[in-house]
Amino acid sequence: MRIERARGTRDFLPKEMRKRRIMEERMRDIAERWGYEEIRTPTFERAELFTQKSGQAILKEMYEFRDKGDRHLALRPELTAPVIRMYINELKMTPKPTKVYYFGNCFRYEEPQKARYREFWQFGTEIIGSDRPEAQAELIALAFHILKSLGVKAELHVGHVGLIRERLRVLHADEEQINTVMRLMDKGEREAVIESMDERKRDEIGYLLDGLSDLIDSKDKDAFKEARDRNIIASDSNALQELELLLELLEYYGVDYTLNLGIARGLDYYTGMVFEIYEAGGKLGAQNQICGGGSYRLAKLFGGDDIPSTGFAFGVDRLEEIFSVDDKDLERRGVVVVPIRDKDADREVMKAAIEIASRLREFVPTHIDLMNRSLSAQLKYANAHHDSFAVLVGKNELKEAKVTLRNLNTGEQEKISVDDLCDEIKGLF
RNA sequence: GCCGGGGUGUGGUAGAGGCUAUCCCUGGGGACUGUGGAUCCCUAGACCCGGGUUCGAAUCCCGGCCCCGGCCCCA
Repeated sequence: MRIERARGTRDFLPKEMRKRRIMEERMRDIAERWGYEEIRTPTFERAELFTQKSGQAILKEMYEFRDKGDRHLALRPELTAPVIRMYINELKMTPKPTKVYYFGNCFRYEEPQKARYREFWQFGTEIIGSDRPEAQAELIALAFHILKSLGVKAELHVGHVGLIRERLRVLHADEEQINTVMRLMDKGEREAVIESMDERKRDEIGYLLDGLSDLIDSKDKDAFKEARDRNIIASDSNALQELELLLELLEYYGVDYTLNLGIARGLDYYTGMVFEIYEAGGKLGAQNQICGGGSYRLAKLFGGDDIPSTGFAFGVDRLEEIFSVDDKDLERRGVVVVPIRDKDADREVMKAAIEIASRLREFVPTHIDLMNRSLSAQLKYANAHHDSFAVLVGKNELKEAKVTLRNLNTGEQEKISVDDLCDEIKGLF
């Protein structure tokens, strides 16, 4: 009976793995050069970690289960909460800001679609210890830089949940009401937002929402001043000052943005700047969001100090859909050592072949026959494999203490010593 | 959770109630016992699963599984 792959999961064949490896290395490389350090957290955590962050609703889209000790566990649906948990447990005493990055698989029980899987990979970074505009700007610039290195056409939307939260607080809305409003605003449901508020405040919130939507539509920084004049934004708004500084810093970094104050990211824990990046080339259909992030204060929720943080996560699988590399970069050319067996000299030939392969393996992908094949069959294999060179080792070569090096692309071949062989191959790989 | 389109060897396909299921590619071996890519031969390998209708099902019906895409949500 044939066993099917579990729904929403994938097998990665060698060629695809090479592509993913190239992407991964570029992302890692840039994060390292921006001064971030890699960390790794467990694949599963206590389920509360995620319900505390995102609410009970997330249970239905998590792989959660009880272990034999009746612990309530879950495969991680994302990595921000685990990273903050780790920080509180292990990294509290590191100098601030603590800058980390991660690359890991996450699991969500959702309907698979284009570039959406039940097991998927996220690459993300967190700045723990700062949610200041300087941190926000660096983080966004880093995300952009990575996307650029992958050749992704990206569109950045920047918002700030603080603007709206501040205003709602002035209306004496409680946190839960604020969260409800944020979610509805994210969906663009103006009427529902108004209905969710006290009747007494409906006129006020309607005025506020209309003002905010003007602000969103204008996408112009000058609109802030007007909004302030109309009392859409408080005159002493921290959020506004933060946002204005962020936008200025983004210009210094050379990052283009679109103001989008409608972003609430659907998550209650974001407290300040929020951003989303979309793929602009139309290669992803409905699932075109490739990155999301913002400023948040989660640490306190998990029993730590109330430390501000800023982070983002890429959907690596979505990036892979967009990212393209030359096919030739994905081919892994190597050398094949061909023992030419002979009844009289079988063992000597194999010994020599293995020794030569061992030396070549110091610096180049090297094959050696594992199927007791004839000379021509071994060469056929080398060809099918797109290997570049064959090193023929037979009793004729052994007599002269040499090997035959055959260039599989040109068909030229020569007899040379093993030392010369190594030197020549080394120069080519 | 809801909606639409699909599932035939490794991959790509033909097939529309009736012979041993077509073709291309692929794997293994050989023609070729010291020289590959061509050609030829041999060989391996499939109707997603379960039930139903029928003398007879890859084909029609039902359910499930999986894939592709859309809504919602998100990465």
